[in-house]
Amino acid sequence: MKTQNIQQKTSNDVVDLALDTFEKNKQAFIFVNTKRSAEKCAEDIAKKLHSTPACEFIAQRILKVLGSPTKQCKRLADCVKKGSAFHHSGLHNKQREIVEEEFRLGNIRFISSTPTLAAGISMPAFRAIIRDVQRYGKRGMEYIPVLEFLQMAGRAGRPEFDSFGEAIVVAKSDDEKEELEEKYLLGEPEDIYSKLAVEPVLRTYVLSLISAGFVNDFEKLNKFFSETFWAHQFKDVGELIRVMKRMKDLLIEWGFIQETEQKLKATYAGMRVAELYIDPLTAHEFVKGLLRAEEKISHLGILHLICNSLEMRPLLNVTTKDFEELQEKALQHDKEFLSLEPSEFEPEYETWLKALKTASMLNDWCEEISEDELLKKYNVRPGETRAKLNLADWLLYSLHELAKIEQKQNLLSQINRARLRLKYGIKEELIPLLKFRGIGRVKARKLFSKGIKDVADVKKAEFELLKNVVGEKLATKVKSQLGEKVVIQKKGFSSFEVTE
DNA sequence: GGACGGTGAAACTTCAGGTTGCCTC
DNA sequence: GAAGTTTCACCGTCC
Repeated sequence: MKTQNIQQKTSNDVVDLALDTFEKNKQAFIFVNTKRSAEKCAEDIAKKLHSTPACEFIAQRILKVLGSPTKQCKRLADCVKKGSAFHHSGLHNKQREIVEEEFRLGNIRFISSTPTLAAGISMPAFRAIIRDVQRYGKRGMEYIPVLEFLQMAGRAGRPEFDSFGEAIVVAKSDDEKEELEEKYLLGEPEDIYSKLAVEPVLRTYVLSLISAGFVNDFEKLNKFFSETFWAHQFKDVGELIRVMKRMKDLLIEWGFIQETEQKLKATYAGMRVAELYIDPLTAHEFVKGLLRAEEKISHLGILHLICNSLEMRPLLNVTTKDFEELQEKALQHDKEFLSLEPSEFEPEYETWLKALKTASMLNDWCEEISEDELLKKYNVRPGETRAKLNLADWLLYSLHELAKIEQKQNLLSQINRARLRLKYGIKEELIPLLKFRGIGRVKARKLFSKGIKDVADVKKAEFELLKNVVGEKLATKVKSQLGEKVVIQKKGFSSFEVTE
């Protein structure tokens, strides 16, 4: 092993390593264990670098990604100006793309990231600097698996330019240095365990196997699973059969499969659940919620029901500060919840509250709260909001489909409206305006504030007025969607005629 | 004497990531 | 368990 000396210029080892990399005219990834740390680290490095015109331009692009830049956007832009960036799941997709692209082009020299990047595509980093090898887990701080360490280390070195790369782990003491060497440099990677063993996955598989007609009795089901990697690792066939039986019985109890004369068959609901690809338990909870629902259900109630599912996890964390506020909210909206509140002393209570917090966040989004405020209030970053919204959309669709099966016609439109509001992040009052192609949350709000509140108002509105609010092109498009043809004349006068 | 600002230590607070589905006018 | 952030006491300076 070769030894290199890195000049100590600051009190921060990582910054020193970055500066050394910079002097070598190379690029580096820095892996840390939290989003906060990633941002802080990028900032620390940026402080020691100078901005360049190219990077200033990239920073501008980053600021323009969201309608109104959030604190996080500004922070990222400030770092990027100097050629340093951070990268984690909370980043807006577009910003993530920009960061990756500019790193590949060599404009951005450093990316501090959570393990998001570890599994990513090949990028030209000469060094992979691994600052944190521990992460907060169930039992406090835990060492990350060797496999994951190797993933990160493997990011270093680009075959096109470098004949080698450097992976550097930062040890905080001599003792730790030995420990890390032992564990990661000389240690064996862990065995890969089959993920099939997790019950939600198992439930989903069992149902889809039966639904698709691959297996039609318990014996075949067991045979199928005994040939999987899971069974191979598990070895205990007796236990396997017991688990399978439990799954089967649950699915029957929930009404997703039927067993007649030893033959297994999916019910209509079961087939739909399998198609939707949601956890049968989630589907079961949805059905229970739907049956509990009265004539009218509240927006928050719907959101809470979907947030209380396994698919939505990880949910937002309930902090000590939130606790009382959430309890109060639970009390206020007591009648609205479709998944019943567990007793405070049960372990599910915390999850239930987390779901309430997540639902509140989504609800605020539908109340047109800005992303910056969501960050302040819930500590949820734009990228995470998007991820949750996607999930919520899928789950609401599933809920809608289940409501159809359960013949809850009266709830269908409420669920649909919730879905629409969530998708666009709008209050109820804007829904009519979204019927128009090209009109989203921003333009709809603009129209609304000018007194144009629904299709009829748009019909009545003068073209000039529409033009002033949403621009000529869009105004033309909107009018034409109403069957009105707009003839724009060169001199700036426009008229429109109706073609029914 | 009081307003203001800088500094550092102590007290809190919070903690990674990402795949699934449909078509609907 | 530890990094990062907030809070707060303390001190010096200026008016």
